[in-house]
Amino acid sequence: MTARVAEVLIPLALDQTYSYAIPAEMALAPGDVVAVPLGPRSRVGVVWETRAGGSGNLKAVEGRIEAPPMRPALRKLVDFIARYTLAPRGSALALALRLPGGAPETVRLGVRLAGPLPERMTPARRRVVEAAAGGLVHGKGDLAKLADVSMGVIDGLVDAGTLETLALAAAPVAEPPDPAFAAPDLSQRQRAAAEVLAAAVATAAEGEGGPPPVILLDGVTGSGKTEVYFEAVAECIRRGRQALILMPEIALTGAFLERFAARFGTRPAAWHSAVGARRRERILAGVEEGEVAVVAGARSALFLPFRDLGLLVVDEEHEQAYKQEDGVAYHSRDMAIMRGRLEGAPVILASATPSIETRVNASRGRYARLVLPERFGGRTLPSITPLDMRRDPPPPGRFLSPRLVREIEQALAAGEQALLFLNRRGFAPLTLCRACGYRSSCPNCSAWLVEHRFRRALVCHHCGHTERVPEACVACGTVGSLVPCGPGVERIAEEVARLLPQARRIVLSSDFPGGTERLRTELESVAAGEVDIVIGTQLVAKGHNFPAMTLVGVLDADIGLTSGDPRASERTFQLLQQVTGRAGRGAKPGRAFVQTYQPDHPVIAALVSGEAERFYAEETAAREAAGLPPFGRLAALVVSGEDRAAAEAHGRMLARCAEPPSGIMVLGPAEAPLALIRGRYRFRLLVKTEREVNIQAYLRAWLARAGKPRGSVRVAVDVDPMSFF
DNA sequence: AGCACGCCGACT
DNA sequence: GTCGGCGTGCTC
Repeated sequence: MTARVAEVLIPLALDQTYSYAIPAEMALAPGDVVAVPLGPRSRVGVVWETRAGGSGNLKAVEGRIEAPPMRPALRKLVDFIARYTLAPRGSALALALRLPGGAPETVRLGVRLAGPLPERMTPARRRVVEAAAGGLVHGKGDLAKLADVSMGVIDGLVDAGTLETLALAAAPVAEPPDPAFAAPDLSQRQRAAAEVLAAAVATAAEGEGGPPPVILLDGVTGSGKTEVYFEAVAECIRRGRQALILMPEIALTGAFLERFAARFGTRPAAWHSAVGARRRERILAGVEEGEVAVVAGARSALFLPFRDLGLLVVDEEHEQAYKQEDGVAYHSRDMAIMRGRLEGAPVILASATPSIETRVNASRGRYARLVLPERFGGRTLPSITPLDMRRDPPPPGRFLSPRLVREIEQALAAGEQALLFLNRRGFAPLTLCRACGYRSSCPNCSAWLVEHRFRRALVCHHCGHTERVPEACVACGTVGSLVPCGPGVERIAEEVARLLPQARRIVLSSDFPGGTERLRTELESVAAGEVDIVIGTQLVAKGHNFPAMTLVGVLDADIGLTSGDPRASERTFQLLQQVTGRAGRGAKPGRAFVQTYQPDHPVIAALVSGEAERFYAEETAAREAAGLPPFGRLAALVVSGEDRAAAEAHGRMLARCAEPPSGIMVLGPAEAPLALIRGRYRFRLLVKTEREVNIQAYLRAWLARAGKPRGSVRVAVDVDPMSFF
């Protein structure tokens, strides 16, 4: 008798599969979803492999779950993610398995005219009967709306026997998009790029040409990248395959879905955190069965069980939001590339400001690259003028340079909108005692407390600690001696109110009262021209298109250049490029003014001259010279221990003396982390990496030298270790 | 992820 | 003397 054994992976923090006996009457294959006993209870797992039976004292698989088996490509993706991120395989599985929510099937009810008129007729009832005339089936809610009555009236008529209810077929979750719905109006350059992309999709669909390519679509803001990659999506649909468009959550707006609908006649299936369980379930089923042709989704859409995935697009490839840092730490862009490889699908990375690692991959020929250097429709990029704050300072106590104020006045007079960008929330970043020099700092993390005047509070932006603005200095007790130092967006709003009292202004930052929903409606109202001046943090840098916005003022361009983060320059450059790119996206050309104390800094100089390529080349070279390879670095970081203070001091020391081994940057002497492990500290190991780093091999060697470490090894992708100190 | 075991602080 | 904090380890 040859018993069979199933190796089952369970979506818990377990790296191994567990072996279960397969009952004789049960046929199981890899990918099948099963219930297995684990400890005292039953859990759902996925059969990872089956093999000929071994020893007899294994517990048996309890049963098979009625769910579509997990496809090989998705299982391979799970294995890859686990290996790549050093997460337990079970945790990686959980990413793909927790998608089906198991929401109950709710049936949409319809009603139609079926019986005699009710004995008691009322005006409301009459309207319903009239609206339902003709015997057609109406959705219950639809009919109520049509007759302008409440649902109660409908229910009453059902009870009276005038209407009968019946179940309606669920509306399809996404209509099939029509690749020929609206022929795109493309420039010659755009068309050429679109043809290359479509050809890659076609070649991959035919299974020719080896592994499908990864293509960087590098186009300045307003160059029509979306319209160009839509042509690849169209080709994918024509070939009967499915397409996934990954985007940062914030970019998944109605505006994007409408653009898609304008090209394809219908919206794509949208997958993001705000989509309800019921709808998710249906999208999931549609994706599984191949009926949903195109999904536009945030990073978790990466794990959808596509039947035949023919194209992945990673829009805004450089976005930080693609990084998952808690739980399994992964970068969605990189996992999308791997999924494309596993599915035989090309991957398009679209960005106006590609990340360094993607640029390096492109320049090394690993990725193909298509460049769209100009704005579509003859629009030009905004002119960028530096404002040297040392030469042309604002009056004392103010932050807007005289030139910028004049420019704003002119723009407003012409009926245009202005954006003032300052990447600092609150009123003032520092509160100082004039009497004794005390600086308000956080009791938990020693960061400065930021005054939020609107909330009348001092807030720590690191840990969230909040206290009332004190009347007297907490150190010396002097009353009225505390002065706010430096500007935040609230303070700029105050200055704008004083200088331009007639202008309608709004402050947009992540602590906008009312949360994301209200923020969204406010952004709509800005786009509709109901606001003259937007004063905002990085929140306004991306996403929304404001056609009437012609002027952008960057207030402290130097913020972030000295953060100590190895990516500081790259991030600042991208942010400033995006912000200044907000200007002139409508009919009128845009102007951007950049207030800076360091006009000669490479980031500012490149921004002003528009020489992005040179900046990136220099930045990449500088990073290599400093021993910071484009693909990441490794850092040992002590998070907690019996002597927390000593451990943190050690971590700080490690972070400072950099010493790179091959390909990976170790912050600190290579042996120092081992000392930590051998010592009494509990630790966390943070690995900062992009693609291409074989962390696994590195860590294996590292752990082999270390012996079995006390404490847990945890890997986080591209966590900035500096932010922990 | 749960759940049990185990080792040190403030209480009936 | 115990109750209970959560750190550590185990689940085929």
